[in-house]
Amino acid sequence: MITSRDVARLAGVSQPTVSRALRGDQRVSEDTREKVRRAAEALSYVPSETGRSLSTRTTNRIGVVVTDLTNPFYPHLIGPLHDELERHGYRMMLFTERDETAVTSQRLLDRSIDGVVLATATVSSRLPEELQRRELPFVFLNREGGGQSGDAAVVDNELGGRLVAQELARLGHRDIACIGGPSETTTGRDREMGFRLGLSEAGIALPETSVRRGPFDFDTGYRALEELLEARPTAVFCGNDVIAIGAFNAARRLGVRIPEDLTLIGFDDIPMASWETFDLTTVHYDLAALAQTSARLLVERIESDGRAEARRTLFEPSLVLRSTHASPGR
Amino acid sequence: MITSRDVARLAGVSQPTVSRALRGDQRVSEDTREKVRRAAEALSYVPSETGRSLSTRTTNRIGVVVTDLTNPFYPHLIGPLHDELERHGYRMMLFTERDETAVTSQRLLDRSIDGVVLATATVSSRLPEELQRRELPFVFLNREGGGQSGDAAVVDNELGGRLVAQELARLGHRDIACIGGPSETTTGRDREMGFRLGLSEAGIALPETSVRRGPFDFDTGYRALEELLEARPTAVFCGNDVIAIGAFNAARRLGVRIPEDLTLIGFDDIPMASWETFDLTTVHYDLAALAQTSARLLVERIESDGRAEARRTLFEPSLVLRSTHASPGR
DNA sequence: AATGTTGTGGTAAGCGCTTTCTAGCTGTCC
DNA sequence: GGACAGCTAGAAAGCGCTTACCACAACATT
Repeated sequence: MITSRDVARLAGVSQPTVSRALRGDQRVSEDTREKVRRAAEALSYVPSETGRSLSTRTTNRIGVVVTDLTNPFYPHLIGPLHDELERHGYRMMLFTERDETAVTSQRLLDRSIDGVVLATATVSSRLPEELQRRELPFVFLNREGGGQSGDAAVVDNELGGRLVAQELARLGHRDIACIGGPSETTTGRDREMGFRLGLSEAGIALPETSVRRGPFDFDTGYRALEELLEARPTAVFCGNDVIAIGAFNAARRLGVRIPEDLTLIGFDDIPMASWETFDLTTVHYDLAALAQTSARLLVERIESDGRAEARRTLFEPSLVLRSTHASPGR
Repeated sequence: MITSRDVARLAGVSQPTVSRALRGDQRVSEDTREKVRRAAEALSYVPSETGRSLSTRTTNRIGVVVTDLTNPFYPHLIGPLHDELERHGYRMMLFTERDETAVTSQRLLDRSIDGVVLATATVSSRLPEELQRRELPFVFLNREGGGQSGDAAVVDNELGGRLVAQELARLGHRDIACIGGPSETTTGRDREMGFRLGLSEAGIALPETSVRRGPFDFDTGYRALEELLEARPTAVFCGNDVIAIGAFNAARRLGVRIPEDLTLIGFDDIPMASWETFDLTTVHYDLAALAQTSARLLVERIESDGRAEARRTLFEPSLVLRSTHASPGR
């Protein structure tokens, strides 16, 4: 392995000078800098990130914690996130939280990353607390943690839920069901909360028997819909698009026509929602910008040692009316 | 920051003893080991991965190179890959190759990872070559590289393509089109190649005008289908499911009924393919096992210094007949 | 002419681990 | 009872960088 020492020898300078020259330190003359550059080039020297990290106590790596990587929702979060982090000079490490705090937190706390994006926090997770205690910068993306407050980039979930409720009321629906996300996530809670508020403002009840909850995945929607149909709702609000698409498919299987027999509304407006096959009415917000913002918040937090206030960027949702909604009763 | 030195002080032992005790070195007595463990616990000490890395010249990190993270195909590769790597004690770093060799390879070669999974190699990529030169272990996942041979976990793409051709021939199709993947990927090439071979064995021509190619994404299928329909094919083979689903949606938009007016066949059998909305006839293979195998191959390569032969694990594809195929002419 | 000043680059130390080498202490064996 | 093996754990070195500090030359300043 080629080290800066080898480059130094070839260039006829000391090892620290190599380090300085290659990082453009002003205190090396243009001459030696060029000499060093050429030597480095000749040996195709690549500085060891580990050496640098140990010395600077910084890794230029960001951990991203998610639950289920195969969920079609995450790529749209992870993609822009990765790119934005890269733009700021950080690399991305992926972690899944499935294994819960124990192992994960060890791996997050071993100083191999400079900060963490929590895209998956449950309300009860101890992770934010732990990170705070260790002074490892973190940001909530999309969801927020329990008690801990911290930087966060989130959409106004409650408003989103309320928008859906209002639209359903406007359309004349009265028998309404809901397939919510996990109640231990703020995303799940807030969307349902807003939805409930909106409904009750319109004088519509949402009995607990018309509500199902589960992970934000296809199966949740797919399974819940059949059960909910027994109560003959005319509309179902789903905690996110992936759940909605699960429900959509269940409807297809059961011969329930959408939107004639059933109005179906999602949340997130992932690209898939606008595919002709679904053309899903849903709550839109700028997902990519959300991810990018979280990256920016985190990077700024990392690079400003001054313990600044926690910042919370709230994205505004809007309803996208496509073709899975209609007025009830043929 | 708490270091092993702090733990040593508290436990009343030397710093190296802490290192030894916590890693279960046989040469520390049960007594001191326990003492150290307790001290470490009390300080909630987490060993610095960077320190360890610098000393051992190993990072327990694997780089995974993909192109487009938001492609619905990748999660099904990355998910199992992540888990299998974790099972072997490795963590995953994500890289996108978009930025081409220059930057990426620097970041891969700075010794911050122990090996690379290439899930995205194009035939012309210089990356494999570069990795080989640097003796950085790598494995091809799903695709293979150009000249370079190396460990690889791939599906028998040619056979898959051939299976589709045979089925189309059996169904009686004669006017056939193809929306292939990028011609600079082995996946794209081999699937098309097998398809062509299969067709020509059945005496069916596939004129170049009936072929479109592009990235393995939704848009490729969505856009290509309309163009191809001018030649009035009765069947279209798509380079992968994501393309097929793009084509499916274009068909929906254009009022083309599937399978009555058009047979559509994909490749990969990603979970989405079996959703009721698509119920896509496609080529199946064990995607998760493919990813897991690549992880295993890579880990074994890393951990066996003995320059073993390159190993290539070939997965067998099979045709899954669902409901997007039929015989031509109503 | 003595003192600063500036520009340049070398020396040494240190980041937090692992590992080699060595030393002390038992207990054992002839 | 002295040498030797077997345990256990400390001292020291080293992994590849960065950085504080210092040395030295060349030049400007008073």
